[in-house]
Amino acid sequence: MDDDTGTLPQKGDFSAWYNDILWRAEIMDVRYPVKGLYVWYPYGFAIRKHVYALLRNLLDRDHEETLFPLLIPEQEFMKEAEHIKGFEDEVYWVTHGGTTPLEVKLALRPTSETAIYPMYALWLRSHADLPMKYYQIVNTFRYETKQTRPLIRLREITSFMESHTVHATWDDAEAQVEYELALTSEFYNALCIPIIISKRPDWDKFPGADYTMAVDSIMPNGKTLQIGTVHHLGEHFSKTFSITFEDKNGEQKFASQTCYGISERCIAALISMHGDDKGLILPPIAAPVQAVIVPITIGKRHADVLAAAEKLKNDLIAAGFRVKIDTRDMRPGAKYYWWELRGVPLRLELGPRDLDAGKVMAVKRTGEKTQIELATVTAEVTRVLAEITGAIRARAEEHTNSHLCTVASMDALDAALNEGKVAVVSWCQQKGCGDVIEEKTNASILGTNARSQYVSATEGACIVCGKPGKATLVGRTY
RNA sequence: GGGGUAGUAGGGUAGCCUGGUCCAUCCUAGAGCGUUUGGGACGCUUUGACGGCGGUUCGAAUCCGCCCUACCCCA
Repeated sequence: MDDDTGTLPQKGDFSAWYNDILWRAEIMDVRYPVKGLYVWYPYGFAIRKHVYALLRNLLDRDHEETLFPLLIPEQEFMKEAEHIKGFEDEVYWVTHGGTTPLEVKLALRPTSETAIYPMYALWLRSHADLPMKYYQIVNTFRYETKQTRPLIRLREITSFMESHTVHATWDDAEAQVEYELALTSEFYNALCIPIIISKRPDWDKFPGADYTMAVDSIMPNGKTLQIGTVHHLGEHFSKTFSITFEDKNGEQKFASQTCYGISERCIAALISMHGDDKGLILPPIAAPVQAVIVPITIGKRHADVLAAAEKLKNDLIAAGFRVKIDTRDMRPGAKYYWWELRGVPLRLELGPRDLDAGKVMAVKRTGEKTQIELATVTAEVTRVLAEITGAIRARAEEHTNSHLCTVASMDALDAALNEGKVAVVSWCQQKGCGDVIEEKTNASILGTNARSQYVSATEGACIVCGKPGKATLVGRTY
């Protein structure tokens, strides 16, 4: 019997689970016949819509949304040498218009600095124009050579939020980096996804940045997934693209810039962090359907039960919830499994017995059944959804906590990594020692200056050379 | 970057070496009819495929070539 509960692989086999749930829960169809390009199913796209609505709301507090072209002329794209080096192997080029070769090749943006900054140079005149804080949510193209993976490593990133800000001074830009990290923390906290922020080592920073702050989450198998980055660009790009302004003294000055990105990896993290053996578990804030009503229609009570279910739906929708009623000709049990697979946080079962008692059975996706009064149902649903969010967050935090540890030797580091953990070590920040750590453990240095409630930073002797070092995160990455 | 292995209906498989079905097969798959419905219902009827392009051949899922895609392992 229990071997017949469905064919979704166990969450413990994370890779298989992930590949399967994408199509079973109708998030992505991976059968599109081009490598690294995938199709959003309507249900997956609805999840995306709610997640990105949340992101937009946060950004719109003090950014403005814009939209720049997909195509970038070769000469603009080639202006910033360091930047080019970072991307040249990954760029798709448009070389023809119809059958006519183009005189100027056009790059499909792998990221939009070189599309946006020439325009910023035109827009920025005076210190009074600063700061400028704009973002866009677009698709970008990267010719990935490593194995592609839906939502994680794509040749077309379909949902790239990139924010590009301009400031009068380096310090102002630094403050913006901090602000955007706070914004990111708020975003992921709302999605119940625990994060660790750290400063990437120099060899791993964004091409053309002064420094890169990265946001990582720990996946079920212990690998880390980078789900956000904030870069301090200093004056690299403003010098290249002549982004200057006249200050109060009438002098021309180069601006300082930041850029900041979040992609659909946030949805990969959402799915992976919360799901279980039965399927997705969506926090109510991201769920296309927050509560599903399953009418139990038996015998001659069809009409009564359906009418009551309809009223319940309308009451809840009027109260602002996203609710569906499932009247399909299926047995109730089959519907339960169907909605559980899709991660709907709350199921409301309404049958003759409940109706007579003036109650409805509320079943949490996180596993708990309670009866609630129909008379006060909107208040009760509000409370129960909040409890579900709390349970999801607690579980994710427990997972993250239990996958972090502090170690003081290479052997202990190796052991921790092989257990599927992310480790905190002391490192002197010299490239040589960094290489030793990465090569001996077959893992990556995520970064220093860890900021997370899950990491109590320490200083100590470098795990390789013994010189004074800083707390550094080491993990296996996606 | 370097190796493997594979692609057959919505999903899962057999067949391929040794070319020749008018009937491949299983399913939580599609369509239809009926009986059902408080944790994955059942009966009957029925639809549907050999990743793509080219080649060899009287004849190709099967042999050959190129391409595309997927998964796994190792830098």
